[in-house]
Amino acid sequence: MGAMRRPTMTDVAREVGVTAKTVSRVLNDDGPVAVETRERVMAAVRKLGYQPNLMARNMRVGARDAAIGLVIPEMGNPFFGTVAGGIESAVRARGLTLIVGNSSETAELEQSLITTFLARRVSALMVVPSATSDHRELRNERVAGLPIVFLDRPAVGLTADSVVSANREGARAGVAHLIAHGHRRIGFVGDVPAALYTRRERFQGYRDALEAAGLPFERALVETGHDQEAAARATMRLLALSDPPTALFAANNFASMGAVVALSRAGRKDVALVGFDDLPLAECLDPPLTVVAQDPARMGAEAAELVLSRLDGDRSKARRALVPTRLIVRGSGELPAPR
Amino acid sequence: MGAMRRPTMTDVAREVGVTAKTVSRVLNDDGPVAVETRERVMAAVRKLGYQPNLMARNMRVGARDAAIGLVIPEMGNPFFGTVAGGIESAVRARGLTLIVGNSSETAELEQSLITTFLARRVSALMVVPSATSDHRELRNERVAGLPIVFLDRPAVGLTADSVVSANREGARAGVAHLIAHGHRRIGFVGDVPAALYTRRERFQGYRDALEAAGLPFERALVETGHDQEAAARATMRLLALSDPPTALFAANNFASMGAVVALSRAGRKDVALVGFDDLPLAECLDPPLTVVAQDPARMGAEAAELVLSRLDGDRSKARRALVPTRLIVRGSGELPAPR
DNA sequence: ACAGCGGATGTCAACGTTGACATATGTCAA
DNA sequence: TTGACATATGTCAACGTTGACATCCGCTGT
Repeated sequence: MGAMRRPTMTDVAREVGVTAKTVSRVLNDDGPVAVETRERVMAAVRKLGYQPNLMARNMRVGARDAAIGLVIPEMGNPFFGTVAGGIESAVRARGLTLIVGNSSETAELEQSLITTFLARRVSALMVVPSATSDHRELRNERVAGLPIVFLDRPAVGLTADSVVSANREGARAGVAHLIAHGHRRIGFVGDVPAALYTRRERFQGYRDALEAAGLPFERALVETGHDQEAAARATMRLLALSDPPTALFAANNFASMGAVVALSRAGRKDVALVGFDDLPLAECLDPPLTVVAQDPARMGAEAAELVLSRLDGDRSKARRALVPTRLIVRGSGELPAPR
Repeated sequence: MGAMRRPTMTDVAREVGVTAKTVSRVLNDDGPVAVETRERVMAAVRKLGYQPNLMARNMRVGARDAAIGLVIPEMGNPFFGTVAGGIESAVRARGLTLIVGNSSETAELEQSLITTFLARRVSALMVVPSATSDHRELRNERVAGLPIVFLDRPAVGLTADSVVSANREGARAGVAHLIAHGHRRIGFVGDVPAALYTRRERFQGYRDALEAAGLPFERALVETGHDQEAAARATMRLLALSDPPTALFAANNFASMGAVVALSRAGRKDVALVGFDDLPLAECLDPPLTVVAQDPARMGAEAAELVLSRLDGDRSKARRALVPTRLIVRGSGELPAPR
C-alpha cells in the first residue's frame, strides 16, 4: 500500500456520488442538505477517515490563519508559561490555535518570529517585548487592522494595546510594608538599570515608597544582578556595606532567589526581605518569603480577552490593562528593624 | 484609505512589469533571473511591504504545514515549559514553527488538540500523553508517514517513538542513596498508583532499590497525594505511623513540595528526604533538598532531533530514548538514620 | 547560415476549499 | 395550470503560490 494520499473532500464526494460542494455543506452545516445525503456523506467521511484541511479552508475563507502568534522570552519560565497557558485556553475556546516562539530575550529572534507569524497570516499577534526591541515596523500591520497586544512590557515606538502588572504600585506596596515594620535603610536588588521596563517601574515604586515615608534615597543601596548568582553577589555587597540595609527589596524572581541564597549562606536570618513575583516554595523557606505576587494567569486571560474583542471588530483606541499585584505576607517581610 | 489588502506576488509582479512566477523565482532563488530584474523585484517588494503568504505556499508545495504540533499537560509547569522551549529552538532552526496546546492532563482536550493539529496538516506531532489517553487512532497517521513522538510518557496502544526520563533507574539511585546513609525504613510519597506511567516506573525503582539491599517492602510505607497539599497530608500520615520511616522518597515535584512543607510544619529536621525532579529553590531549604534531577531541556532536544530525523526520511523502527537523571546531593538526603 | 544550447521569462494548472450563482425538482396557493 | 417559492444539488472560479512545460532571445561552433 505505501504512503497513501490523505482523502480530500472530492474523494468523499466521489464515494457518495455527489459534489465536493455538497460535502462542504454537510460538514459546515451550510445550506440545505437532504437527510439521507447527509447521512451518506457522514458515513463516507468516517469510512475514509476524512479530515478537513484547515490550511485550504483558512486560505479560501479569509486569507487569514485561524491562529494567533505569541512571542515570549522563555517558555521554561513559569511566569511566561502560565501567561501562555492562560492565553491558549481562552483562545482555543474560540477555535483559534496558539503558535509560540521563544525570543530568548533577544530583539533579533523576536523580530524573526514576528516575521514568520506575519508570513503565516496569523489573526493576531501577542508579544512580550525583549529589552532592546523596537516595534515601529508593526505600525503598518496595526493600521491594516491586525490586532496586536503587548504583554508584561509595553511596545516601544508604537501605540498599541498592552497588559502589564501594576509594577510601580506593587513595588511601592512591598517597600511600604518593610517601612511599616520599622526599616529605614532598604536595599534594592534588581536587573540592569534602564534596560527593562519592569525594572524601571519597580524601581520607581521603590522610590515612591521611600519618598512617601520621608526616607532619603541612597544610591549605595541599589545593586544589580541579572541572574540568580549575580543577585546573590549583589546581596552580599549590600550586606558588606559599612552601614548596611536592614531590609531588602528584590525586584524580580531571580533577584529574590539570589537574595534568599545569599542570606541563607551568610546565616543572616535577621534581614527582612520582600520579593517581587511569587516563588513555588516560598512558604517552605526559613523564614517563609513575603512577596508581591503577580497574576500571570490573569494577565494571559485579559490579553486574550482584549485580542478577541479586537477580532470581533472593536476599533477603539489602544488600551493599557493594569493587572493588580497582591502582597502575600509570610514572614520574611515582617522581620522587625533592629533598634 | 481604510484596511487595504495585503500585497500578493501578483501585485509585486505588476509593479515591476513581470509575472508572478518571476517574483517567485527571485524570492526562492529558484531558476535564473537577470540581475537587473532581481533588483527591481526586490525594490518593489520593499516598496509594497510584500510578505510571502506561507499558508498558500505550504498548501501548494506539500499540502503539509511547516509546523509541528505539541500537546503538553500544562504550560505553566516549568518542566513541560522547558521541554517545549527545547523543542521550539531546535525546530525553528529548521524553519518549522511550533504550535502548542494545553491538554490540562485530560484525554478529551488532548484528543481535540490532536484533531485540530491533524486538520492543520502539521508536519509532525509531539504529545505528552495524559493519564487516561489512548492513541490507537493515531495508527493510521503513523503508517501514513506522519512523525509522532511521545514525551515523558510512552504512547498507549501504539508503537511509536518516545523520549522519557530514566524514571526507574533514577528512583532506584535516589532510594539507594538513602539506604547508603543507613536508612532501612523509607517512605514513598507519590501520585495515584497505576494511573501514571511515571509513577509506576519510579515505584518500581523504589522497590528495586529495596530489593537490591535486601530490605523488605512494606505496604504501609507507601502513601498517595495527587497535589502538594495532599502530599503534605500523606507525609503526615507516614510520620504518624507507630513505626515511622526515617527517610522519605518523594516521587515527583508536587510530592517533594508537600513533603518539605509537612516536615517543616512538623519541625522534623531529622527525617531524610530525596525528591524526584529538581526544584528552583531546593538549595535554600533547610536542609537543602537532595533530588534526582531530570533534564527537560535535553528531553526536548532529543525529541526534536528524533522528529527531524523522521522528517528527513528515517523510517527505521520506533525508538525509545531514555534521558538519564542526575542525583544532586544537597543535604536532605544525607541525614543519617538514627541508630 | 543554421542547429543547438543556455539564459530569461511566460503560461497554465493545480493544491483543497468555499462563495456566488445557476439549475432542477417538488409543493402549494391563486 | 401556472408561477412563485423553497429545497436540494451542481458549476465555476478564486484564494496565493509554485511545478511542469513552453517560448523567445542571443550566442556559439561548424
